[in-house]
Amino acid sequence: MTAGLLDDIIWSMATTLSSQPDIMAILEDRGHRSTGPRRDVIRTVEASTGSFSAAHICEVLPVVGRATVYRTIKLLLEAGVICKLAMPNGEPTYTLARIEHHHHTICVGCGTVGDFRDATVERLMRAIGSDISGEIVGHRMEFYITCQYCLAKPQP
Amino acid sequence: MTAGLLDDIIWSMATTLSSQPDIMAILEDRGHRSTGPRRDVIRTVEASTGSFSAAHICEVLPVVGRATVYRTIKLLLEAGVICKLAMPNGEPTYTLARIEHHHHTICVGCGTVGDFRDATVERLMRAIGSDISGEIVGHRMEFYITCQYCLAKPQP
DNA sequence: GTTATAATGATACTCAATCTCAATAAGTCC
DNA sequence: GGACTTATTGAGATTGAGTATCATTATAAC
Repeated sequence: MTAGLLDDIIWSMATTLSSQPDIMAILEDRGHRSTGPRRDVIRTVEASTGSFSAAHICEVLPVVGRATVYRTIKLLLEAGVICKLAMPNGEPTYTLARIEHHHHTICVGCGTVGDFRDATVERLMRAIGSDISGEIVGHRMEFYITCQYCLAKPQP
Repeated sequence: MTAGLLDDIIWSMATTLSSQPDIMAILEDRGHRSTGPRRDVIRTVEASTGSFSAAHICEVLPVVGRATVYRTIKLLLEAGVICKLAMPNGEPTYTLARIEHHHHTICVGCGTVGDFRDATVERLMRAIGSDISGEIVGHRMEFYITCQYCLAKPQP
């Protein structure tokens, strides 16, 4: 329990920039090589609308080995390029981190993930912090929604 | 993705009462039988300070089969007696749901889980809800902290 | 081109969680 | 209390995600 927990917490805080950064360049800046399989995985991640899972990438890229897919995802997490989401069913799911620190809306109908950032939230987080005994090192907040598209769909 | 996601979301909302309810009675009200192994698991859950995992219960109760432990945990989740936590490392962890709807503080040092409930949080959640396109069906918020006890400990 | 080494991927492996199914125990009816 | 119905149990098999190993290959620097 104790070991590694604090390290793992990076997933709750993205550190990347907005717009369309060259993800491979970010990894190269961190000392990693630009290889074919790695570029394939990154391209697939960029092409994914909303969220994606390791299994999904393996499915789309059967040529790339599972181990490489998992290794690349780990690199992207460490670089803050992607965020790990806490899905209700516990399935490890990721999304591109387009803004520095943010929270997520997860549609329970179609699984689409949205980002949002709200100054009120951050103020509140600080306010609550003073009520909690101990030192806050991170937080996580997610909204489970039914998106407009799913609301419009005829009910089965 | 679509199927079952909404059902699973129950883990983010506890439905039980405060004080010390008879957990076995809750399960019996839901049509389940009061069996020895089930009572053993419940007693262990009640005795756990903070959080617990399925593996921990199996360890404490080697007499009870793994399958039964997992089945009982599922029943307790469905009954809203326990909450599933989103731990940074993804390890499925549970805690007793002592208050109806609440949020958690998770110590990254010792893993102790605390509950808190704050009217400001709930107001804010509603306020943010009006900014989000789509219908909110649930939310989840967790604070990762270093608790007072861990702060006081000498650094290794 | 040569070289040092990071990266790959097939395979084996680990571990949590689920499924199967014969044996057992709970609760009910008499 | 005894018989009966059915939920529950648990040993073991199975699945599936994720990791470790290691010989081979590709990358980047020189």
